[in-house]
Amino acid sequence: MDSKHPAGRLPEPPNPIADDGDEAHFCGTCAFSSACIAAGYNKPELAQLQCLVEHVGPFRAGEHIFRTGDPFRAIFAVRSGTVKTRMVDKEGREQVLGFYLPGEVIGLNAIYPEHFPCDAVALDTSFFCRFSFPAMSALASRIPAVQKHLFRLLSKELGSASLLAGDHSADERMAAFLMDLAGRYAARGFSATRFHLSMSRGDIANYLRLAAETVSRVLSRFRSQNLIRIEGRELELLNPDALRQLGQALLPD
Amino acid sequence: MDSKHPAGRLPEPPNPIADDGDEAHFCGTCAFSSACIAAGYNKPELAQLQCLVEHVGPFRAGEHIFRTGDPFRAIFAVRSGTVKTRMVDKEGREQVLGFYLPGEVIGLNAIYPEHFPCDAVALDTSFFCRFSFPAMSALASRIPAVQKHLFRLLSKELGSASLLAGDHSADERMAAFLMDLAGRYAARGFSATRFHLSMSRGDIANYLRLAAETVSRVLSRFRSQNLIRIEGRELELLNPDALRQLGQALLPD
DNA sequence: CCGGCGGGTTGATCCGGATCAAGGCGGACG
DNA sequence: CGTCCGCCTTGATCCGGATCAACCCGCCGG
Repeated sequence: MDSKHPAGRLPEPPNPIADDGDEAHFCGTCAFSSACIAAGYNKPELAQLQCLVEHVGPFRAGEHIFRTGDPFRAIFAVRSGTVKTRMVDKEGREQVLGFYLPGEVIGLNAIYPEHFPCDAVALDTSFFCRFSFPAMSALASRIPAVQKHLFRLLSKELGSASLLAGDHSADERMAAFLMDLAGRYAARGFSATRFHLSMSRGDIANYLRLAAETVSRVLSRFRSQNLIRIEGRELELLNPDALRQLGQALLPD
Repeated sequence: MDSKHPAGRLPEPPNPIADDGDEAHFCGTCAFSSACIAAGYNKPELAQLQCLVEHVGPFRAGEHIFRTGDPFRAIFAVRSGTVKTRMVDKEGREQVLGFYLPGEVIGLNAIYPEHFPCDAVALDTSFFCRFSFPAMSALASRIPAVQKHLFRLLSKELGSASLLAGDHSADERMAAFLMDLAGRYAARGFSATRFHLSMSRGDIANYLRLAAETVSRVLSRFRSQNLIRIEGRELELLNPDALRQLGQALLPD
């Protein structure tokens, strides 16, 4: 009963183009905002960006944005909500590849194989900007700022992939994970010390290559050391410096 | 005493443009060959590709192609030899990020930070094609095939980064590692069943998040099971199917 | 010639985290 | 209402691979 569909209504309205003057609000947290701004809000190029963007959603928790094997046609920027990407091997074992917050982009790893190599599953009710990739490429050829932006997005993701590379203790990985999330929330203007974990302990464990029990134990220990306050999935970082210290081997710089 | 510098001479000749008709031979195994061909050998665009390529080398085993923190100006395609990329944390611990064979490209993860986030170290005497990245970007804007190629390279590397993601046994990781190398050699026209491991057991161990002793033991076991023949760093795969089977959880498809 | 050294192999021991097990909590639904 | 089920927590036990240790080999430099 709200004019701005708050979530939890309208099972998948087509709603291709954004409907409102909320545009600037949405785009402020978007990974493409700088490209859009570089393209110039008042230039005709913006109209072209508008053409290739499609606002999609809502997806409810558990719904797929795309599935392994789907033909690659577009990349998606998270407008709101949270997503995990994962691969499922033929024995049915899941491997979580990453979590994506508002403003971040999923689907880039599908460019080369031309089919999505993983599933993307909403963890929250989520909305997305869908960017047709052929159109995006064509635009990138004409607007260097857009091309540069795409290169940077790809390269950035390469960097973050090597975050989980090393072999490190459960404590180090957990601390690095929390500080990474904190930094990414902060980069989008959210609180860096209080946030909601949209993913289950099991998903965190899988992502960090730990058992769910270990994640639970480490969080309990962090709590007992007054590093964090945690109730269910509500998290507060009480001593970010100590956590950064703990996770430093895994963290940038 | 050979007209085509065989390696091991001329400490770093400037030699900016390829000097010979061997061009096609070199480029046949290069990651950019398809882009070069797409650009058209006879068109004026090729001249532009020539302008932005610089052949560099030789680098001897242990020498750096680039170092962490160096400003990012170019990406490098391996012409011959092998490279490892690695990060060294402030406690001096090394983390090997990957190995690069002839035809593969290093430096893509530096686009976003604009400085190299890792070292690249030659494992063999190696030669490279150095592509000025600003020039490459400019060319990509004008030639869609080049742009597409860069996108695909970036995306491909994203995919391979998630190879080492999962938590798997030492045997699985080792088998997957060997089959991955085999596939990459095969893709460049080398033998898929007999090749030289340019990296030490320690480097393999570090890359796979194992101890060097474990790598040694697993290889010994594989040998005793007649899966491989190995003498020092010379490797022959005697039963690729069994190895693929072993590593399937980690391998594409 | 020797000694040092990096790399590799193999054996013995240890430990961090996986696994097994039991129980708590809260939400969905008959 | 009670039951079920997914998620989380905590305790007990186990095991794969790390670590420690000893040794070999080839290479380099003196």
